[in-house]
Amino acid sequence: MRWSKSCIPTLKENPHEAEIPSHRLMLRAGLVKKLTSGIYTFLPLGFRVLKKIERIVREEMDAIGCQEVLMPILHPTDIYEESGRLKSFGPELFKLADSKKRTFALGPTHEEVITMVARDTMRSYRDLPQCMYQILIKFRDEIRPRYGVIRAREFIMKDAYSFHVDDESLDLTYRDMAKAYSKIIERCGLNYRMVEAESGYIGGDESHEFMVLAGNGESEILSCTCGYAVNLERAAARRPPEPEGDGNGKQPYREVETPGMTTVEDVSTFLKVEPAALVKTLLYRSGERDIAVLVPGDREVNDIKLVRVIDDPDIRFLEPREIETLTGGPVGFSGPVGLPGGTVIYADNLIKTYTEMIVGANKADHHLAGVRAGRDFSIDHFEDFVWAREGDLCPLCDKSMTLHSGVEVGHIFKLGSKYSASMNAVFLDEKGESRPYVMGCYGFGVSRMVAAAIEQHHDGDGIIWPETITPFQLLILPVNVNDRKIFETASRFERELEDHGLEVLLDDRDLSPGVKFKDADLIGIPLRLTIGKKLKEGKVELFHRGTHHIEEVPLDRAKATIMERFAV
RNA sequence: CGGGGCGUAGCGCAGCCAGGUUAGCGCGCCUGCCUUGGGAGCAGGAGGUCGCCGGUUCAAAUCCGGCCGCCCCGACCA
Repeated sequence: MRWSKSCIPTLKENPHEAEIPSHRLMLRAGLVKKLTSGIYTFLPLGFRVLKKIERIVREEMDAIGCQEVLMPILHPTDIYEESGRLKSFGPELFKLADSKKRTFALGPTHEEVITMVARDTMRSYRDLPQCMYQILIKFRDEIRPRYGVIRAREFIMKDAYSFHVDDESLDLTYRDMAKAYSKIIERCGLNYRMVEAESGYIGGDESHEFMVLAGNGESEILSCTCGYAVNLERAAARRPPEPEGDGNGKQPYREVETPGMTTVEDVSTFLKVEPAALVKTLLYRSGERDIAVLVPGDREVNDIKLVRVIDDPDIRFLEPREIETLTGGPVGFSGPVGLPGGTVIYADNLIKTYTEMIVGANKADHHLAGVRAGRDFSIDHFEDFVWAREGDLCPLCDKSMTLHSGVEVGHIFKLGSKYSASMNAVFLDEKGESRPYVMGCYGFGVSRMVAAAIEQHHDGDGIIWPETITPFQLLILPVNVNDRKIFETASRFERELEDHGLEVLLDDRDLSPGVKFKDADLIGIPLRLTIGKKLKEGKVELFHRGTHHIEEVPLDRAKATIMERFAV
């Protein structure tokens, strides 16, 4: 392929709209072009990468016996009513109407569609298990499109669905799928973690995400050297037991004046103690119940955990007025001591390590020090409520975990019977009894993967493609196309290497060398054959984009050297 | 949806506060010459509904009102 004939619109300057490296580089290297917010065209170079990733995905799906299908993009909204997801998707569902005013959605994912297929075609346990996948454009009216194709409103996803007679069968496919995902990402040359995850609106019992590690990922994960990793959203906050307070329990708690000090920071500074010595009392209302949640002063409540523990998606903070009514004191001075009966007191597991704590006095400008749970008030339930952080302990091996940022490229779910039950998708088992399928679903962000790869593999000059997904394997750069000898040599390499099946891009543009070198670095083809002044000495150069290493190679050895590199 | 910012040539921006001929600059683009190992030089040139609609005014990129779009920060996710 010749550069002069290709549409590779490189940009010298950084586009205003791009924040993170992958987005910037995708625009600058001419991989994509934005149509409107969150909607992109993949230009030739970007599309080549996309196709390579798709191919790897297909190969790994096929390898585990998953069958490729193609489902509709346009979905009647009725099917979301049937599954009960019309509400949970909410505004993220792109909706439209046909000329008869029937409403449709642009498919955000295909659980409903595939379940409808299954329930009509897989009637017997003998038909199961089945696993199907597709690679298709998905639509989600993202609240906030961001980071180019990483969070787009229209994106390419591989989604797979499996149907089983029981959990054991699902487990097998789930495990196969996890392995396939690992292979896909490894084959794409990326460093990643498989992490325990929240299942979000897809729902289900168990799920794992595949995170490509990158400085600017939009997800945070905690990982341990033992191999365990978990999404920060879900990570349990665990610390080594370091009891707070040193009293012997004989001293009653005492009231201390804390004039105007409503924050943990104020109080800890004023009393000259660590924030962790304080315990925050957060007051919520769930249905008819008042709930107090006690957490260490240096921690924040994780709402996802809160909703799960209390089992109420509508749980809310008490209003300041309600706090005064309940506790008798103003906001900022709440504590667990002396709360009215009927208030359920929950505490984070970390509170178990406290022998003494400083808490609000439920009275303006006062706190209580030396308070002991059990003696001065009682805790009804201990649960995991707070955000974990770096240094918290691994639940498997107790070592401290480290924080990474990552791009979520895959997410696999054990759905159980969530969809099959609500959509009456059943099969007959050996005993002739009707049972809903046990299902799994498995998403992989193909277009996002392009960005994830760049996010992980770039430097100040541009992209550095992993060899398996690079748009071209070799860039031939004749320094001066007007020098007949140089250009003929370049053309000969192009012809001969292409004949050997190599994907070659020849920069035949009549531009100053500097421009071509800069563009070459930018688009990031891992190997560059430079043909220039050394040709007089019978030499050409192989430039390795990743290492900046330059190899001088005699002309007659060059082809063999290049071919060796791509030998299987 | 809440908060902040921005819309002027393909890209990056100035001009707007203090209204006044033909709306500028850099990059890119086209033609010619020249140059050819890290974003060269000279000369000439093309390219604009100044986001849209309305208002004020003798006169609007500039002032006022409305709308639209885009970006960033927060609540959601492959």
